[in-house]
Amino acid sequence: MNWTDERVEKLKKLWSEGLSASQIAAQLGGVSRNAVIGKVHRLSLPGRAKAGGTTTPARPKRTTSAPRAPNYAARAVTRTVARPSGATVLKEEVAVDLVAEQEFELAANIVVPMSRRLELTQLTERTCKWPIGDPLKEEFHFCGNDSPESSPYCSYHARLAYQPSAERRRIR
DNA sequence: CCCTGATTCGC
DNA sequence: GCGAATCAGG
Repeated sequence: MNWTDERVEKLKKLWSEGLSASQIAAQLGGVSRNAVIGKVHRLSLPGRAKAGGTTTPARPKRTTSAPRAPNYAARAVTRTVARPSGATVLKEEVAVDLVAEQEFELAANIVVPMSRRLELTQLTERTCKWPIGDPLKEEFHFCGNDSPESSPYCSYHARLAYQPSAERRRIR
């Protein structure tokens, strides 16, 4: 892809609007963020204030954040006694399951994660792609929280998306 | 590790 | 002129 007048104009526009090089590259298509940055330099466009890593272009402050659930799991540590025998192995496994259940229920009942309010162009392989709001409206965005193992959703929205079975009833 | 922009340098 | 590789910072 080469730099047609159109593409250069779009680059100038988006850059002046404060979009990051990678965002611009994504929107132009066919070029890397390096290409965008290189072009910006060649055009002698004004760089981003403050050298090195700057950025964080206009953060809308942070909206109300949900209170964090206490981390009970951290306290429910090992309390195993002497265990040169094989029976204790079984006990440990049970304990782990209980902890897992606690975490699960805490998450299921309380946690409503705040979204990072990402735009489409900001999504990557490991950001939650759960849409929020009306796509036709301006405030539409994506969750954007970390999604484990390249899942399309964060752990919270993955549960909403792939409702297993028993949980279904409780939510309804 | 994710991201950002800046710079270099072979093409 | 172009942009991948590299550097440097958050």
